[in-house]
Amino acid sequence: MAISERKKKILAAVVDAYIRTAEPVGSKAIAESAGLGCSSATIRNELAELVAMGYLEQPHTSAGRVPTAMGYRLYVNELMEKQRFTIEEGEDLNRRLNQRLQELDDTIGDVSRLASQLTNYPAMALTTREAVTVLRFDLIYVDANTFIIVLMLSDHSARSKLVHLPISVDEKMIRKLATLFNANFTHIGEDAVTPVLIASTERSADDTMGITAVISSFVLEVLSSSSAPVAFVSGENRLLSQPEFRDPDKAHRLMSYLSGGGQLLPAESLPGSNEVRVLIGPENVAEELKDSSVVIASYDAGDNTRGLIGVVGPTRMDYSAVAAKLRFLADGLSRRLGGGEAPPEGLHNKLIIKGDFNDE
Amino acid sequence: MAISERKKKILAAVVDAYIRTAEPVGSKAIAESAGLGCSSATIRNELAELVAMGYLEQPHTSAGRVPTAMGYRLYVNELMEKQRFTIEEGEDLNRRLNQRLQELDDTIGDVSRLASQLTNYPAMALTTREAVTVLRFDLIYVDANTFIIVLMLSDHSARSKLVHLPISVDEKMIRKLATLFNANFTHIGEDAVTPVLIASTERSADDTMGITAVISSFVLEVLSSSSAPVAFVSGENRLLSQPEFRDPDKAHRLMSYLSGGGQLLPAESLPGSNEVRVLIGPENVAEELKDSSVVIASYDAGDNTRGLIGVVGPTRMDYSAVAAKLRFLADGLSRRLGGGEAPPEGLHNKLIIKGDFNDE
DNA sequence: GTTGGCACTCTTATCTTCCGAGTGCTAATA
DNA sequence: TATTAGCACTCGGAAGATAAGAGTGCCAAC
Repeated sequence: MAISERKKKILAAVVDAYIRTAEPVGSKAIAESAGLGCSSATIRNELAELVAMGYLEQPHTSAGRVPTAMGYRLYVNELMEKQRFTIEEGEDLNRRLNQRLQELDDTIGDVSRLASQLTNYPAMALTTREAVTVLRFDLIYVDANTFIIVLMLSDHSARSKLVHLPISVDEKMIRKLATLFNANFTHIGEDAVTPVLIASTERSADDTMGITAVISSFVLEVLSSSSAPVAFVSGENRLLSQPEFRDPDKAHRLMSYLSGGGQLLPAESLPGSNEVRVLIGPENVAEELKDSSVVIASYDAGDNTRGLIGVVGPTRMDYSAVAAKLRFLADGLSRRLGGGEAPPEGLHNKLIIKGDFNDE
Repeated sequence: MAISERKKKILAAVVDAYIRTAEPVGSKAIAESAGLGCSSATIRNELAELVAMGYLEQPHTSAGRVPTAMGYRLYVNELMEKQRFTIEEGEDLNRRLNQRLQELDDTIGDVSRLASQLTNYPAMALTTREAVTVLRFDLIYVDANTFIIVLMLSDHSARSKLVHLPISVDEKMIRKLATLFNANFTHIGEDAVTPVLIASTERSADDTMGITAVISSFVLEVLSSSSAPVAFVSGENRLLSQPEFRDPDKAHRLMSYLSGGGQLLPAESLPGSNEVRVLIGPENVAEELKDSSVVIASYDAGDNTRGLIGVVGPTRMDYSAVAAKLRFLADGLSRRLGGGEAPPEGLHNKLIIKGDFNDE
């Protein structure tokens, strides 16, 4: 059964009103608000049909109507007016966002906080990086007991660590190790850093002091930490301002799920760039999210890193505003973090360079 | 008026029971539980006096008694049995802690999560570092468009950044800049990095490409980020499992305060090493904490860094267990992060070394 | 197809009633 | 003088009763 234009209008009115008030909405209210010139009795007939079709439901006889997940779905797909900010709002948001983005350390913690503040819902951010490799080793000799490991990574970042040794090493040894590591440990993934490789390197270097072990464990640490996706949740407390979470148990359940790092969405439905995905109530796979909704956007954080920002709230969520804000934020982040620095041409071809160190 | 031994026992019994049950405790329950051989009528007389003295109060006539802040204070100071874990508990805790500490990245986020998990209350961790300075600059030349900045800091750590330039520089320039930065920017604090200094360095280096600006802004970033105290709150949701926070508004208020980075304790009352401080209800200065309690321990994170771990809960908090656990955790952290690496002798005298780079 | 009218339903708020835990007091006891 | 048993009293919370109101469904009329 096709859904008539008027039904759509009425459904939209119900959803809008319910999002605003969190109370079941009655025929009279719709007759007054929505600009369709007909009486509440007519609306009632339509409402009854919408219930029969599964878009609405009543908490009990003689209560107003409330949208079902199916109702929200239709609303999100077709009905809601894609919120374009008015010029002033847009400028204001832009200004605020720019200001924040200035200070933003690009840590996902900041991103998630920002999203939460912007939308007033709990937010989760996470980044998934491609596995990185080390492109180049440098070992900087400081003094007989101290040197610095510097790794240049395939994601165009550098990582370093200061190492203090209980015993002395000479510069020769450091130099030799750098050469060996550049030869053996570059362009390989985490799982290629095997005990066998480490042992053989140690032997080649005549390293009896365990320096090889120190360096390779740093390598492992860097490789594994930058490949692991990191998630950060913030603003859980904002849940409590939503009437549907006045029940502390319900709130507690969801908040625990979120802080426990629960996934917001199944891996197969990651939104592409510039896309905002909405999962409504039972559309979520996680049991804990079955009566909440999730809005997710993704952004390009450069260096093969994609970031995800998601927001969780009751199914009665202001989808339009939230989606618009997330898209805005994601765009801003992509602009700021992504396009910025293109990897210089030809870099990859020149990378196998023996590491060296300072010769003061 | 001095407080008799028996009164103390009774008070302790009231607090213990109230901590367990969260319900006002009556004379009968005490007569049965506490091993003092007297009847409930006697207890009633004593209770009445304890109320008069301000250690207890009744929510209303004909209800049991509830400890006042003053009552808790006496309890914490004198009455509660300092919880020493039984051997099994201790070992278990130790094992769990060690396991966690292995994986612990010493980030305060981890510390706070750990504290929260351990105590089942929201926890906040924060570190206050002494201001760091740069001890040594190295600039690693990678290719004409790329170099790596490596800073060795006074807190015995190293920081690095990969810089891509839109235009080419030659190795000479990089070398010159390293020398200049080592001469001008080492051993100085954040506020000594003035625009004047930067401008004069830029002039000395004949740097028309803004490289000086890039390096010095990285220096500023590092100096300011590592001097700023960082706080991290986690486990806010655990509040909701406490019956006193079943009121969502109350819970919301406190949680917002916590996530907003609200201070847990006045700066003047930082606990010393190995000390656990307890602030009960109105003893807190922050309005939002007036009817909650805070337990705080501090640990030595090495490198002139002190860390603080605090836990927030209702005044009806299991002070004994929480204090013991926090002390345990703080000790473990001090051992692991603090004593570990003593700065090598004489390091500070040798530090002014001109930075150099690789000469492949 | 639309509308006004009306009886009906069901929830929510408010008010009563009732029960019992726990007290305070008094008088008896050790 | 300290302790105890006994008892009347208080008060909050639970359970039930009542009233009000919002909203529906349906019917007959337009």
